[in-house]
Amino acid sequence: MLDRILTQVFDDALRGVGIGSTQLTMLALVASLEGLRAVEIGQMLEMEKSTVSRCLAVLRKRGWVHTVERKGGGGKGIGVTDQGNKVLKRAGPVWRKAETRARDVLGADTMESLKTAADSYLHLRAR
Amino acid sequence: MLDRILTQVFDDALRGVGIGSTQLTMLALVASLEGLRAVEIGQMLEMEKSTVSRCLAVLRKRGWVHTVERKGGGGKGIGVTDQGNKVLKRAGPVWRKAETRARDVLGADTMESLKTAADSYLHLRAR
DNA sequence: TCAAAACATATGTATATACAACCTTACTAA
DNA sequence: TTAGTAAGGTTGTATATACATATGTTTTGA
Repeated sequence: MLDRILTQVFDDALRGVGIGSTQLTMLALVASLEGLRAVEIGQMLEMEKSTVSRCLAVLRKRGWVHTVERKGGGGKGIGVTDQGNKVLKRAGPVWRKAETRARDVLGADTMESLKTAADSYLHLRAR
Repeated sequence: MLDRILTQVFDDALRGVGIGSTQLTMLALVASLEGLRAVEIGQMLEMEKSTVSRCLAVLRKRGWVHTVERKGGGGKGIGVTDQGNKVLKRAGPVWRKAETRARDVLGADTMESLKTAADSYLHLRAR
């Protein structure tokens, strides 16, 4: 339920940019680590490989990512296109604004707890 | 991401029962408030009405819910069938066990924060 | 009484999600 | 060298989700 509400807030805010929260998450990840393989994206975002496959298909269709050669001759990976970078640039401010809106909708306490949960999990996984 | 992991744990545990976490949530709600209308389910679970419509269609197809007359002559609503009650009974222990498993997977701190978040939100909404 | 408005439910379309099964390609062991 | 396996990716099927739109149903106002 909390996921539905939170997703709603972010997707709502991003509507004008023309990208959804899942897609933006993946696009930002690929931008930060150019040349990732699908399987790696799945590991980092805890997504099933078939889910990654289909989400990437959408990003490809929109022209935001494409296949690139990995540095060091490690075969092929995913890279962000110029179009994709433009979208990322436009989405940044909108995303930050949505965080404020999320705080209004969910309540400050709820948001704090959610952030704590996310941090806890990421620290746990890092160990 | 946390939603994916958590859903995974519960759906995984429920696989033997043959019901998913979303369906179980709805079924339990209907069982606790016999005769609910779809729109009311949507309000309580913060689900879009069309989502409720399709989820109910699945529950009907499985024979777990059906249309009933609302007490007090308030038209029609949703009720749990005998089959549905059997599923609920079987799911109970499995669900509680999955909570333990979730604690193992996500870490105790993460789970605490998530529960706090859920409580905060529900209290906020109750006001 | 009946037409308009309001409310409730369903359907078309698109994405997100996972499981199972399948296809390639790369590695590996006999 | 080749059969076998492992790894990565895609596709079939089903559900969850939401938006827009359509279809029913109920309420209301004149």
